[in-house]
Amino acid sequence: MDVIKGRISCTSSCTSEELADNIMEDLRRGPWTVEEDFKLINYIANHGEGRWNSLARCAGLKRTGKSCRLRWLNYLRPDVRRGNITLEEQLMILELHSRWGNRWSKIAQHLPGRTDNEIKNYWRTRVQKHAKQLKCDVNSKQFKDTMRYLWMPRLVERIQAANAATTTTTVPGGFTTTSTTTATTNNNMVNIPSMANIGYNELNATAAAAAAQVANSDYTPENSSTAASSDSFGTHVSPVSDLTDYYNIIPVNDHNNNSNPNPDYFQPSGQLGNYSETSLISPTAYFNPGMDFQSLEPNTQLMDGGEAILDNLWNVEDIWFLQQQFNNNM
DNA sequence: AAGTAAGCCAACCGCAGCGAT
DNA sequence: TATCGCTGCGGTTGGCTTACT
Repeated sequence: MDVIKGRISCTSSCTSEELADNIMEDLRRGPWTVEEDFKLINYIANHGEGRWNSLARCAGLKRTGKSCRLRWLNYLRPDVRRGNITLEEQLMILELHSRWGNRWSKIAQHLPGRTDNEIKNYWRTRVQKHAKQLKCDVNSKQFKDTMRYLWMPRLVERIQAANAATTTTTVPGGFTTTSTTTATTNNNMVNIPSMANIGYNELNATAAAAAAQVANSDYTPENSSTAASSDSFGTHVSPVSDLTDYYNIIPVNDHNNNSNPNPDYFQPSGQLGNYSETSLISPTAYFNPGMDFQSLEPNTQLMDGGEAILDNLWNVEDIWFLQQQFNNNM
């Protein structure tokens, strides 16, 4: 599908160089074609990235430098990680967002292979959906407490359960040290500390430690340090629960879990999303032969059900109860 | 089967910061 | 110091897919 719009109407933010480009030639917009991807990949393979405006010209792409940069960073870069957000990544996102807010690029730095755009989209579509369900602002203290005292412990439980189900070695040696330092935090809060300062691979240990705390301690929201949280969630946090059995009341959009509604060309099946024209092979696969993104997933088990699990972290009772609490607090 | 709503995500837009001149 | 060009970031949108009625 070739989408060539007319000359871009330049706004005040247009630089003079962009303006000149736009006047001199028609710039392409919209979805990238396979040919464009190849041009960009080949050029970067030979010359490296950077200087995007001149790169776009030299590569023979009728795109803005910005567009090329975005395409490369968000899609074509060989280390871009495709597929659903894992439980560990969800936990990481929740934690880091609670710390930094909408600093997507900063958050993405701690999620190898994930782009800021992907994380941003995840947040807007998944997390904000739940805020909407609760009729509260995603930045409100209530919602943040909900994340910290309800979602995150449940995510941790799921991670621990999944790890236990697969292999004990998925929890690295850091478990013992990390668990002793993090699982016994003051106030028995479920505290996922310093994720920003630990490596991605260490997250399992931290998560497991927190999970161990949830499972073994007398953690309840009542004895947490936040009064609001104890008011809100006092009777509804089940320290040890079978989430699969218990939190499956809410209908879940299955299409979001097991199949990509917008299948892209990285799938081994070779299904095309935007690229119905020519090739069944990922440009990145050409660029990086032998790369199999699915096989790169560290924990496929978590991937497949990850979003469903996140959704299942809520049930009708939770939402109703929280809504009541929020209303009372207003 | 058809129409509508909702979810999802790639791509675009506008702005700010930074370095070079 | 001011200006320009480039880059990167966060917000937003458009279009496709799927679910629902």
